[in-house]
Formats: sequence, structure tokens, C-alpha cells
Amino acid sequence: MSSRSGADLALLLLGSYRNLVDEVVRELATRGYPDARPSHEYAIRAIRAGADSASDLARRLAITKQAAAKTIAALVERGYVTTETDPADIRRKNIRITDHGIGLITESTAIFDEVRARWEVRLGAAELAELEKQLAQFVGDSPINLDAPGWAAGQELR
Amino acid sequence: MSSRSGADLALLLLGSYRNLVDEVVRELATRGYPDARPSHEYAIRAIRAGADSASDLARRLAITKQAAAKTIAALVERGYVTTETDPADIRRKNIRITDHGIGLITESTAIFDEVRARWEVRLGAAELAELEKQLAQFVGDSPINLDAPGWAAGQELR
DNA sequence: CAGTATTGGTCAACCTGGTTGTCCAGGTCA
DNA sequence: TGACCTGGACAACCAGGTTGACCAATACTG
Repeated sequence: MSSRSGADLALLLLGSYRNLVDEVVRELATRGYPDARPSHEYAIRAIRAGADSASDLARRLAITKQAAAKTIAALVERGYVTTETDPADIRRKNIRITDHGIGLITESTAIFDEVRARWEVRLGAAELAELEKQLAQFVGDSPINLDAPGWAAGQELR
Repeated sequence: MSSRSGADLALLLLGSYRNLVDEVVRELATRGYPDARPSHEYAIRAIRAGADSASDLARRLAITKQAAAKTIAALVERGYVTTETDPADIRRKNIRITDHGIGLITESTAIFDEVRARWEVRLGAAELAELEKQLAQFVGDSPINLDAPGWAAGQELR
């Protein structure tokens, strides 16, 4: 007999996520990044982690390369990255993060951590750490790689 | 000093949610509901909870009435609900859940609970309950009503 | 009761973040 | 040289929303 239903659990997880992320996006807007979206942050992080081409980014984020190309286009448009064709391989277009892009993830990281710190205060450090450990278990048996958070900003599943 | 970053925490939450929901959708497909999507389930639950018109559903799910109308159209198309104009108010179109719709949420609820039960086995009942209590805190201070899970299947935030 | 305000629904256009499918030019390797 | 990857791009589409404009029916008010 569960005190809560499984469906509620799903809503709790999603609700917590959205609370956290919405807060970050909101705060980011007030700090000079009004057009930054979560998917941008994840993409820039992936690029920084080594995804220096569209195909590369697609693999990291576990999305199609077309989707990756669109994301990159959005990032370029907002000035977070630039692209230039690879001299060694004409097909390739190397992605480089601009200072503005660096600024974005720097701020974003800070805000994420601030919100987490607030949660830590409310829950207690040990409790939050425990919670994260438990969540990691649920994610851990997933076929999806957490290092590759692309599935993050996705559709619901098709 | 955090053992984990705030950004990771976000990913853990989202990852757990998607693991849970993907599992439910997948299993639902094998049990005769191959076209059921999470948003459908949430919508039918809201309807069952009393949202008997499009505007009503919109309020419950905290989406626009146009979006609610689209969702209802999808539900009708799939045979989960039917609509008929209210005899007492010609404008209104009352929604009624079909047997097929009842079947969907019955199965869905069962599957959600099954997955939750598996998590419970892995974590321990007390631990999972604690986790849910903690998540409820994060969601609790939200302006959004958890009884109204519509914000659930949404865009990232605009 | 008339007149105004609210409410339920619909159409149309658009957005985001993805998806297929098709295609080609440029590199890789037998 | 020829057969094959691989990076990228174009086009069309989808889900699940959004705005905005609008109309008809009901409700409220003087």
C-alpha cells in the first residue's frame, strides 16, 4: 500500500525539475541573458565538453544532426557560439563558444548552484545528497548517458 | 562545497521523470494503448476529476483553452472521450470519458504504481516516502497547483 | 426588460524542439 | 579508381503549446 501513487511521483519529479529550471531561466534573464533557454545551456555545455561539430553535438545530445544544426543556428543567432569551416576538413564546421557563451554557462552554473544551495538549506546537506544518490539510481539504469543531457529538452517520447 | 552541481540535480530530476514516464508509455503500448501519450493521461485524469468542458480543462491544466481543445480533439480521435453539447448551455460541450478512456487510466495507474513499487524495492519504502516528501517541498512552494498537473507536459518556459 | 459584460468555443498563424527522408560534396580506404 | 562512410543542408512534418481575433450564448445589472 503506497502512501502516494506512482503518477504523483512522476508529477513530483517533473514539478521539481521545472521549479528549478524555471528559476534559473528567470534569474538568467535578469542577469543579461533574457533569451537563454535550457536547451541552449545544455548544448553549450556539451560543446564545451568537446562537441565541436554539429554531428558531434548530435551524438552527445542523442538527437538527430538536423536538430543539432538547428540548435547551433539558434546559438549563433544569439551570439553564444560561432562556426567556421574546418581548414583540415572542408565539410566540418567547427563550433567555438564566444565570450558571451562562456558568460552564459558561468552565470547559469552559478544560479543552478544557488538554487541547489537553497534547497540544501531547507533539506539539510546530508538529506539532499541522499536524494541525489537515490535519483542517480533511477537514472543510472537508463540506457541514456547522463553525461549527454540532450534527451533532456526533448519531446515526451514517440 | 557541493558534491554535485545544481545543473546535475536538474538533470537527475528530469532523467528520473523521463525514465518513469517512458517506462509507463512503453508498457502501455504493449497493453493495448499504443497511441497514448503522457499528456493524454494527465488530461483524462483532469477530466475525471471534474473538468467536463474545454475551458474547464484549460483552467485545470493551466493551459490555454485552445490547447485544451486540441488535446480534447486528440482524445476524441483516439476514442478516449466523447463530447456532446450541453442541453442546458448550448455553448458548452460536455466531455465524457469512454470505457476505452477508463481503461487507459486504469492501466496507466497500475503501471505507474508498478514502477513505483520497483523503485520502492530498490530504495526501501521509508526512503522513497522520504524522497517524495522532499520533492513535495520543492513543488509545494510553487505557484502552480499540483492537483492540476497540466504544466506537466509543457514547453520549457517562455 | 434592455444593454452590457462575461464565458465557451473556434479559426488561423506562429513557436520550439524535435522527427523522417533525401541528397550531395568531401574524405577514407580497399 | 571505385566503394563507402560522414558532415551538412533542404524540405516537410509532428506534438504541444502560444497569441490574437472573433462569434454566439449566457449572466449580470440598472
